[in-house]
Amino acid sequence: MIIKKIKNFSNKSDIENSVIVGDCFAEMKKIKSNSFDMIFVDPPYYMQLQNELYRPNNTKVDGVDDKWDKFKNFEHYDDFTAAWLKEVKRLMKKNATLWVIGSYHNIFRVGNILQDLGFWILNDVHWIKSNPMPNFKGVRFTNASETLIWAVKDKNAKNYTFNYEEMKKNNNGKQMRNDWYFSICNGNERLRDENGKKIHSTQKPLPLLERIILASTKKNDLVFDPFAGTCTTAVAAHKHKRNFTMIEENEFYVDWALRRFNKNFKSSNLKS
Amino acid sequence: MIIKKIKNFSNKSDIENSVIVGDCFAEMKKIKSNSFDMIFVDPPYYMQLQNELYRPNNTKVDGVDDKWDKFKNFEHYDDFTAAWLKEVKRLMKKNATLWVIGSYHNIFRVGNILQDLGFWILNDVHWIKSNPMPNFKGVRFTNASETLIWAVKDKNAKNYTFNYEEMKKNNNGKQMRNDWYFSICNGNERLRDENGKKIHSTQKPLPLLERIILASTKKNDLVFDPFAGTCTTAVAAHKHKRNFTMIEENEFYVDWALRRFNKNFKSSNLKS
DNA sequence: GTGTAGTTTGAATCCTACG
DNA sequence: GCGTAGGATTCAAACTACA
Repeated sequence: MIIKKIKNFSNKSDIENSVIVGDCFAEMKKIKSNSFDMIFVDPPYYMQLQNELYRPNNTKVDGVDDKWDKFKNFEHYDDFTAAWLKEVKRLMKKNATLWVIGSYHNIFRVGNILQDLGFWILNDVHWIKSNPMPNFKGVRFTNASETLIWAVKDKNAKNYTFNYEEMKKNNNGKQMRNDWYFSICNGNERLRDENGKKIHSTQKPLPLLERIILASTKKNDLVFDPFAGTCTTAVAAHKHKRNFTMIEENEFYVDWALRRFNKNFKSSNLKS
Repeated sequence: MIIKKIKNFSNKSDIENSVIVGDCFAEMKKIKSNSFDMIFVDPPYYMQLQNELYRPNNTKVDGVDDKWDKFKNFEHYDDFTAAWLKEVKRLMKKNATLWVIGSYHNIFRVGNILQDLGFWILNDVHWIKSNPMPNFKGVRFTNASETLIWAVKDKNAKNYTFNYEEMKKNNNGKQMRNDWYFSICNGNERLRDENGKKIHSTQKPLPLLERIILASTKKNDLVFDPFAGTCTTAVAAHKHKRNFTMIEENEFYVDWALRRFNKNFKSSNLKS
């Protein structure tokens, strides 16, 4: 198994088990249609945080203020969303499935646009967090969830992969429901630099990605993630013997993803 | 307490604790702006059921095939949604809140449009069903949830009602989260005719509406529901000493709602 | 090593009254 | 409308320190 970091991607490159460094739109364009069995997308949520927020003990909440989460308005966010959704649709095999994760800030935009583009929703899935951040001011319900949409390219896509029996086995013999319970990504799993600073502000928990992979792909399938970040999707895919292609613009994230592979899979033969 | 059924509503009628029979758009137009403290909407979901569905034992699933859930396409559904959302916004007091319930079929349309209209989302709330219908074919995750959106008219609306402490008290002393666990409406609560046929195909569980009322209204507030059906919203409001105004087109539903009031509140002085 | 207490922190659209 | 001062507000998990 060779995992490659590709810095100047050409459309002739072998993209299996690769992390492509570059702008997702530019890089996606170079990939040929109908390439992937499953696509997972964790796009910017466009959080629109209004003010700084302090906990009751006066410590400041480290909110998401990354440049990549800034948009001018919904119209710009929608254009961005439609652009990657169209490209992603082109890259899906006929019966491939798409997963998108989001919060109430953006998921209605995403869901609306993907329906407009002809995607057919199979499920909405609720990631219910066991340890969410409380609502410190007591002015709303604790926001303890994120939403995933699982969809096929169009209404007529049949024979998409759903490992029903395996899901059932992992759920005490009862069919798996669309409410999923996982902790937020923290502890040993969370990538941090030597000062304890988070490498990525929104790293997803590995068990979440593992369930997605195990539910909707077969062994040796090729999984794609256009906003790969620190490549949790790739780790989950590799762990379960699926292949992957990742795109990530920020090389800093990619280098940490490679470290992560080195640490998690001693036996991997890493080439970077 | 007098509960009225109003058949020919004029804008001079007293609308407190009334059920107005008529088309929701026509009737809403007659109501003056800034009338309501909280609005709950359970619109048609536009389910787009493709085929008839049978259980493993070959009995037929009684799906939602009511005329009121039929739309030509998403564009028509969106027009319809935007129309009632605009009217509802006009009827909300400055710091009133709006609740909308839906499923993955329609909630992305609703959420998108209400954001476009300037509503500011406070929470998405997941009603997690303890007893959902299983996925008989084993081709998707069990669809065990519906989604509610809770919003204010615009970003600057402050001092909306949120009974934080009461919610906390009802949740073992911890702040209430956005994942809510209720059974589907069944048993004694479910309205059925003498043949056991459901009166309304999508009657909501009373405890769900009670939580909504208790969380987001004060005593004597005026609650509005433009698609009232069998008036679960009114029952919850009345039970907790809130006032209500309902609109429902189908007089059959309204008459059952009145029976329901008679049965649930012996002491009410019903006038129909 | 083990157990306990204390600390830190997480995709957050997080106040209100008054002048 | 705006600016500002006053005052009320948190849960679970994982980690650290220390006995």
